[in-house]
This record gives sequence, C-alpha cells and structure tokens, in this order.
Amino acid sequence: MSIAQKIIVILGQTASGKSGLAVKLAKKFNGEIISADSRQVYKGMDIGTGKISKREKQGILHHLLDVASPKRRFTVAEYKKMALAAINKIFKKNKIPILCGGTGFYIQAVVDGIAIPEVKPDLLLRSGLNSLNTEALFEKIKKLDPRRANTIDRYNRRRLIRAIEIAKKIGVVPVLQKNPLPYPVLMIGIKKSPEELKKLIKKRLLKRLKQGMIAEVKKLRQSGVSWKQLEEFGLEYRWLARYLQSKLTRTVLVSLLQKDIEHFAKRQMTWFKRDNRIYWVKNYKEAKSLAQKFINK
RNA sequence: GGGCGGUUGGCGGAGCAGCUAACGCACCACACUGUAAAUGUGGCGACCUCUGGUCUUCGGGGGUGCAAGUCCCUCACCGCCCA
Repeated sequence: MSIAQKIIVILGQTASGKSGLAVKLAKKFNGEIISADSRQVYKGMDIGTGKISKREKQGILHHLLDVASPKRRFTVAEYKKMALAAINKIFKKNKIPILCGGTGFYIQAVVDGIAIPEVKPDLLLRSGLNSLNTEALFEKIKKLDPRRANTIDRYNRRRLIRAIEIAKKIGVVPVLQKNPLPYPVLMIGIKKSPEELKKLIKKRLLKRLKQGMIAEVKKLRQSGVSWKQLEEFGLEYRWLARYLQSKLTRTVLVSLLQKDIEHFAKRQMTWFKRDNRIYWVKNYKEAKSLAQKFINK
C-alpha cells in the first residue's frame, strides 16, 4: 500500500547539527535525504563543506551530493529541477523525502516552487555589462523593465546584471511566480543560542583543519579550480585560498574564517526568521514528535 | 630633570581652524526572480511628540578667534631619546 506523500524539511544555521538529525529522522520514518546545500553539490569539496561521510549516512540514501564539478557553475535552477526529480523518485519507493540543508534560497525554490526565468547565464553579456558602473546598470534596467527596476536593489550589481540579462532575452523580468509543492511540508529548524553556535563553529573548524582541509583546497587548485572560483565559493574555500597565496598567516586565517562563518550563520538566520512555517526545535526528541504528528495526520 | 612625539566613538585610525568628525573592524538590523557559503543595503554619542527635531562630543582645565579635535597656556597620562 502507498503512504500519503509528505515532505519534511530540516534546516538551520551552519554547524547546528542538521545532517545528524536528518539521518535519525530518516531511519525512524523510512526516509531518504535530499541535501539542500549549495556547496555540497560539488565533487571534491568534502571537508570544507562538512559533507556527511559514508559512515555517518548509516545506510540512508543521500541525494544531490557530488552532482557537479567545481569547475563549472551550479545554479538554483538546476538544483530545483534535480530536487524535484529526487522527490518523485523517493515517493515512488513509498519513502519520505527529507530535504536537509542550510541554503535558504534552495529550500525556498523547491518548497515554494519559485519560477526562475528560463534564461541561462550569458557570460559574454555579463562581462560586457560588468564594465559599466552601477548607476548605468540601473538606468539600463529602468529603461528595459521599469517594473523590475522599481523593486530591485539598485546598488546590487550582480542582481542588476542578471535582471538586464533576463530583460534582454525575454523582454521583461517576469513577476515572481510561485508554484508550491502539492504535498504537505513540515519545516523543522534547529535552534541554537549564539554562544553555543560559536562554540560549535570553532570546534568544527579546528576539526576540519586537522582532517586535511588545506590539502583539499590545494587539490582543487591542482585540478584546475581557479583562485577566483575558490574566492567565490566563500568561507573555508575563500579564506584557505588566501592563505595558500600567502596573503595571511595561519593564526589570522583561523580568526577571520571563524568570524566569517559566524557572520554567515547570522545571514542564514535572517533568511529563516521571516518564514513562519518553521517549527524551531532544540533536539531530536522534539523533532521526532513533530514529525510523528505530521505523518499521522 | 631635559628634549621630542602622542592622547579622537567598543577597537584601529583620518581630520590639524570654517558646512553632517572620513574610513576600516566589531556590533545591530535588513534585502534576496539561474553565482545565494555568493551579492548587496541601512544603523552604530544621548534624548524626544522619531520619514523629523533637540542637545552633547575629540584626555582635564583655561585662553585667543566671528568660528577650535584643529592655535596658545597649563595639568595629567603614555611612548621614545638624552641625563
């Protein structure tokens, strides 16, 4: 017999313990996990992203890990497609998909079904636009699409360039469309106090260094990933790239990276805070009871 | 004891007579339409009837000037050099 199709989402700040919680829930409720992490999709980026090990998976199937080369650019649009495919696949096995990760935008793209304009990045156009100053970019989108110009952040070059890219291709940037998943979704967030989270981040950072995170970044470099790309990946990859280029000492590396991760965690929270569908829990027990009720409903 | 340099917001640090004391860090808040661990924005002396207004501030005190972190005197403290 087939069970009702429902989805559980596990989210939270970096280092809050999402992966472990998701595995426990998956074991308990016969689930499979879909990673919602914009960096764990890349092959060869394991230690720095905190990718779950085979042992830690405890036999639970994980989707959307290692699905892209770090030499090319992965995007939300691809993520969304792949995640939806994974969800269907899991449903066919009569199992429950558990979307787990800290990339709020990716989670939202899937859960709310944000319609991302079907315009692929045009690198040539982008590099051309990049030579314009920010004001000029804003004027350009204002002329092409006044509606979008009205809502866009006029100081954010990256957004301006993308908006122009879309407008040039299909006329205007479409009004934001949402096609939410047609299944009940339970969103569980892991709540940690700022002090506790800082400690967890610190501990994990030192552990990663010990595990050979520096060598991992060196290896990525050797395989052809540019400094610029590493910089763009952010956090451990960004700071380690700077370290490997002798731009800072090891001590400075650790303190600045720690701070940067803390800042990132705050930004994640800013994103999650505004979503009032999220149930915030302290531990597995609370999560389990929520999930139990959700599934029985 | 003598000489020189310094003392600016939580920290670093500009300004050296004239509009709102730059900037960076930290901190707080926020945004997010194919880079989202990315990218961007605002606030950060106090108070209020808070899309604006009032007052205060550059180690202390005094002075000169229409106007003083900015010049002068003096005291305190810190640093370096000479005794």
